[in-house]
Amino acid sequence: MKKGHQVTMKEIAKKLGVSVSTVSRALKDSPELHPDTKKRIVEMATSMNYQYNLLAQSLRISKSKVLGVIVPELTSHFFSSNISGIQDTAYKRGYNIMICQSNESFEQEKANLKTLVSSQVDGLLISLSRETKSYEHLQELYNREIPFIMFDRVTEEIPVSKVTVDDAHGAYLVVNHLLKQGCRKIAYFSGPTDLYISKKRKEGYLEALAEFGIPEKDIKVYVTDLTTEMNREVTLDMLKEEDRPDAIFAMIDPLAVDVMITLKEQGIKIPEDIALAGFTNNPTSAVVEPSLTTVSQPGYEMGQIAANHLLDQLDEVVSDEPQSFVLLTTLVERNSSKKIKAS
Amino acid sequence: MKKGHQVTMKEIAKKLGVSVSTVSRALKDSPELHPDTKKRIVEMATSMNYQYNLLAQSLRISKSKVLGVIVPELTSHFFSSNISGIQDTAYKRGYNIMICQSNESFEQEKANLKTLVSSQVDGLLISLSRETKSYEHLQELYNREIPFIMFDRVTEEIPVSKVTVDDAHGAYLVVNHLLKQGCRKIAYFSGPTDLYISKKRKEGYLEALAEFGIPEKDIKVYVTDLTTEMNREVTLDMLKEEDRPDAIFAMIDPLAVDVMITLKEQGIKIPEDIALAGFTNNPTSAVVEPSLTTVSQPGYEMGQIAANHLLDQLDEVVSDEPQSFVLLTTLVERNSSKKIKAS
DNA sequence: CTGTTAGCGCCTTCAT
DNA sequence: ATGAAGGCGCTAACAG
Repeated sequence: MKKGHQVTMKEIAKKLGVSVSTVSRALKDSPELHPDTKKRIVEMATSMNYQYNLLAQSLRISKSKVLGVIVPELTSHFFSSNISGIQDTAYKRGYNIMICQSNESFEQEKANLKTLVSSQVDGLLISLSRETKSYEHLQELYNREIPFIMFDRVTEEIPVSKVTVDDAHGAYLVVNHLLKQGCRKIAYFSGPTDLYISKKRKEGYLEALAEFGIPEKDIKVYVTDLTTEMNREVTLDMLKEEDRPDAIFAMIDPLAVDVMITLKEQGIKIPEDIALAGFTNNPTSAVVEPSLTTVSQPGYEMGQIAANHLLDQLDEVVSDEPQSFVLLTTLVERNSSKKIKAS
Repeated sequence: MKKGHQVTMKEIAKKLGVSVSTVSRALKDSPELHPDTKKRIVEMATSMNYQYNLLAQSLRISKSKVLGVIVPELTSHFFSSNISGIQDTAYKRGYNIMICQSNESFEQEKANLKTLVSSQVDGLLISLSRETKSYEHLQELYNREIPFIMFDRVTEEIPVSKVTVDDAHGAYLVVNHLLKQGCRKIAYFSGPTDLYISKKRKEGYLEALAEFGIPEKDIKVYVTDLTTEMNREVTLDMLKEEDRPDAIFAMIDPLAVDVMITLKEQGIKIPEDIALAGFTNNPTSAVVEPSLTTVSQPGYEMGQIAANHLLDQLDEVVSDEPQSFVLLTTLVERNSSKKIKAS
């Protein structure tokens, strides 16, 4: 299919017997030209259905007014909220966004980066894949002075601005809540240990336990690769132990839901036998039975803040000095952790 | 923040004392040039960290290798699955995607269209906003011969290719299932009546009822604007009626979930008192209590098919003749509709 | 095999 | 107040 011909300034100029520069000036409402010519040109442009060619302008001014976004996956509610915030913000500030998903693959993340850079995006917003453990590609981006910032899945190895939630504090909040409910043997179900959020949430978990003087032997960490199969397996393994936990803090909601399904299937009562809590506050968490206690992360706001900050850097209304934005999380108490009835 | 300087072919050419065209040829592995020069150029390019400028190429060849995507919202699981399918497909075929969300606003949809066209996308994939009831903007796109296709939220007014699910049949399947469960007064909870899917799903609903010879008086349609407030209100209204339905078919899962919550809160047992079914098969549907019977739509595949078809049109491996792809939906039987126990 | 030329659509001096 | 010229980075036709 061939695209229909797009009207250019040249054609308008020819039709009107003026020069291209005059058309250009008229269309960007330059003051230094006769109101009549301006009017004629604008009218002609409208009648010819003239559409500005952003590509040509981009090449001319070496600015594309496009932001590149790389996320591990598009279908996760959290990331799509981020993107939504980024898109709305970019749109308001006159930018478009180009999106890629790494599908949690390191190789694809690198490839995505390459095509976005080739496409001359003015800046990038990146959330790392699970597989990403080396950072040369980001270092190169940094060396080439292409503005970018990271959000949610970040690394501390590269000195750029970052937007994250206070993972450690969120985890602290929820574990503290479980402790207050009377739980004393709280297991932490972690994702891959080299993940930033796995570590950070563990810190909060440990901090809360320490505050309550929980002995070392009651600190239990289970690790899963976050696939449904392994989540299930790990839960069953945990159930086999003689000294069973009385509560589980799952690193992310989907994991918590898998755990919940497995526990229910095994006849374990939640929260009576084992209390359960997650992290993220996915829409699903509110409607499972029992409803899931979790930590709410402001995904949309994260996207807004990340995009606004990057655009501020591009507009130089803010220094290039890397900043760290740590957003507040809030505890969402629901039924999966209610050990204490109306006391 | 100013972007670091990007190396151009010109610079490579100067360093090596060759012409820009030679560099261009070497970099695209043209056969008609000396292997040695080619090697020298490629090596120099690598060492200088040369990165192709897609923007310049786009301007030159009048093809951007970018697809524009407009969806009503990014955070819905169904649309993000679509986008995921589109993105993966586009990526495989060497295209990038630029995404906009209309936020269900007609005005924003038109604005999105404009900026994407300005950005010289090679084609567009569009899913209409709820507010979109006139189609001049699409007609104009069509007149200007800019290739585009529509998916999910489509209109029949414009003769372009469309990718949808068999809404009517999916609705038929689920209502037929409810009838087989013994329900005889099945209400249809519809979204705004001018929505394409509202109509199509109603067709299937009516067809199933007709097949079972359900009398006119037991055909009940309730309309909501799909906000949680109104979903709740409509449910309560329905409960007030003396001749209460024994089953509800909700047009989309989120509506079904709102209905479920309201029913449970009013002490209505599901499915014993009222059976319930939705449409979409959101991840949430599997984990609500009772689990929700629904119709599964292949969102990711829709995206793939839509993108592949559009790209086929662009590549002219397929005619411009509008085609209609209607994907199969499948009934997902779960507990919210199980009137008949193990019979 | 390689260089020259022209131009994609637009903007910005520099003239006039 | 308007036009001409040059160039953003790259490619393609035409010479040699």
